[in-house]
Amino acid sequence: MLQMRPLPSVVRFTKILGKVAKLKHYSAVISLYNQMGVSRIGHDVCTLTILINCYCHLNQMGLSLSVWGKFFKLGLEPNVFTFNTLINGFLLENRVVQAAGIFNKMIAGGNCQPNVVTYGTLVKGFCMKGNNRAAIQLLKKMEEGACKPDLVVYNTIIDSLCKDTLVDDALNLFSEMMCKGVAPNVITYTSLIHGVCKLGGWKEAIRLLNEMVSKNIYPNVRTFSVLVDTLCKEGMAVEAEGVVEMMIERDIQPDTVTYSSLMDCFCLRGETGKAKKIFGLMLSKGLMVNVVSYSTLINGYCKRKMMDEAMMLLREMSRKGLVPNTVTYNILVDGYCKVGKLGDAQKLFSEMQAYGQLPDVQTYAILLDGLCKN
DNA sequence: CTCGACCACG
Repeated sequence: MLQMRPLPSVVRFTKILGKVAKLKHYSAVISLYNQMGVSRIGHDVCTLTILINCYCHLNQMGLSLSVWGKFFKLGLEPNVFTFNTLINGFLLENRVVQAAGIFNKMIAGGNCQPNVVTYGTLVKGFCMKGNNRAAIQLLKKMEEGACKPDLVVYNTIIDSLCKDTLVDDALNLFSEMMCKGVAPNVITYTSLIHGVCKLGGWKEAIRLLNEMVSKNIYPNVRTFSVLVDTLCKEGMAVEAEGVVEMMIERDIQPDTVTYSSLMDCFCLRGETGKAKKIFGLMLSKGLMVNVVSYSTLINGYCKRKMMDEAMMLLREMSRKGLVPNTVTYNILVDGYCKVGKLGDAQKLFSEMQAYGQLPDVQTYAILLDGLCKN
């Protein structure tokens, strides 16, 4: 497209950026944008909004704001998408004050009023802060006002309540939502199933599964992964494997998350051999193995005090371009502490910082515990 | 052509 003459319009380029962004390849979008030779092709409100959204998802709010500045330099008017994107970006980084600032700018501006996505984003922000009460308060305001909550807003709160094991509240809200004529979808049911499973409500989970299918809403890979994970955490490895087989029979392909749950299951039972086999299966199926998959397996070896194998995996993931994170290092530091190799633990503690992975409160708790017990 | 909701690791 860059070599075509005349050059395709900015809209045609932006359509592609939008598609790539939808696939969550945010860095790719930025590099494509940079290759566009922006001055010749130009950019419009959509292009810049996509770009802001990519920086938001990469936790680069500084760069998001520099794109935001371009609007004014170019005399472009940010629209409701742009405002919503920025608010979401700040909330993702827990910067509530800045998010509120953008929200106020939006209202003050006059030509761009908050919509259901704006309020839904704020609801999510409250939920992320653990403030379900405020989220529900805002929901009530929406129900009474002109901007009625939609399925996404209800799902956000239902999921948050489930995560806080307030499943009864979630089920009540679920009924309320349906009374108001908002129909649930697979996401609603997956959150609820997750919630009841966490409380050991297997019967209730089966009831919800039957109910959703009776409404022609079908469980997907995420729904099944929740079931697999719950069975695993209950130590029911055989049953978990059974669910995975059921998925394959139904032509729902287990993904990286499904298999990582299963790996964790075997790791917790000390069956690292079986876990490693699943890891190999993932690779042979061409599934992405990511930092979490590696960390899960590393955790398995650490728990069995097999530190050499764990370290080999750490080096292997780095060779593949995967960046071990704080959780990965915490697992390993804990492993070394537990086998009494405090020197190695401290070496990793330095290494993680050298690689820009900052220790968190858990890292220090692990090290303190290790030092005290030795 | 642009925004918000569901699954795995310490």
